[in-house]
Amino acid sequence: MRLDDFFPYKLAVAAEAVSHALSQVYGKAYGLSREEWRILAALDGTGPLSSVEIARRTTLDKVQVCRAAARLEEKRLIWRDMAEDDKRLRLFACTDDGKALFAQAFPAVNARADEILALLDPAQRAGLDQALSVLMAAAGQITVDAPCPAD
Amino acid sequence: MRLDDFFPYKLAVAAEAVSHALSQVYGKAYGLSREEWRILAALDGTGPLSSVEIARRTTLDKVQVCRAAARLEEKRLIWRDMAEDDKRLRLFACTDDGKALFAQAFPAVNARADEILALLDPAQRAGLDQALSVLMAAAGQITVDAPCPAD
DNA sequence: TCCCATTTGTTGCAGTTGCAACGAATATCG
DNA sequence: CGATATTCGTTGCAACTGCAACAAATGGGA
Repeated sequence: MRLDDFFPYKLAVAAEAVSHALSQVYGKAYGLSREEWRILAALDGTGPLSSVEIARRTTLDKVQVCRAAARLEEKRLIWRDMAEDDKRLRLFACTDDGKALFAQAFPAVNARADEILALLDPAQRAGLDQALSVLMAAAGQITVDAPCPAD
Repeated sequence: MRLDDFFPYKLAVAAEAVSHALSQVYGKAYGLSREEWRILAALDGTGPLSSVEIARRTTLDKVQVCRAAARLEEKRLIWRDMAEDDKRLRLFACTDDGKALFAQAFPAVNARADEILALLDPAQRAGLDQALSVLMAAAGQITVDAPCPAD
């Protein structure tokens, strides 16, 4: 089959390309993995968040959050602490170093993103954004109910 | 920052969701990995292809092609053989089993994809497809020239 | 011809990932 | 109160990944 015309393939390739382009910025220039980058972004401008809340906002697995957060803590970019009222929970927040790094990295990443978006004319951009919103909103539904014909 | 409104994040999440939904079909129901699925798709309806050609058509790394193809060969879904004229090259093609499996799996995967696309109205669908074509076409450019501000 | 650079496919290795299992803390219900 | 179930974070383990090194085959120039 013509893989190039298959919608899911196009979506995957486009996403990989964009993701790779951005990771070259926050990765090579700032030493962050994709998970670390997402956690810093999620923590930006908020108070301390619990692990579950971060997982929800970043669509990362709890294991991914745990491991990426451990690395971020080693680098002194975030701190973690037990919640007073529920000692199962751990609260996360950026350190000053973390805030500073993100404040520096975000404009660079954003600029790269804008550069890519500039490939599309405004109408395409708006349409893409709208369509992605629909797909993202349905992501939960999409991933859960998977009818497997041969199961 | 509001990660939900960040275009690259939306693209990544949407792509992951769709990819995951489809992999549940070809994965859980047919035991194929993403790479194996792509290779079978690339080989569908063509004559034998070389490793480089498959890598190009599937945007997979040569290592990924090599390993996924080794697994496919173990399962007797494809065969590999040296090219007569250039003994560095290996040619790949589906076995009858491979063709049969793909002929069965593809409609199921396609149906799942259509189900997801049905979430969008026709105009959105067309817009999305067009925008993805642009991004995919630029994928090479996008991934290569990555200006790293702090390099 | 011979030597060396290039291409292709494969493998080793170290780092990462997903999944399941686990302990600790909390919730629920009798 | 007490027993059981659930939630949360972490860890072990096996599988996978990317990168670099490698051998084999080819091409190209002296």
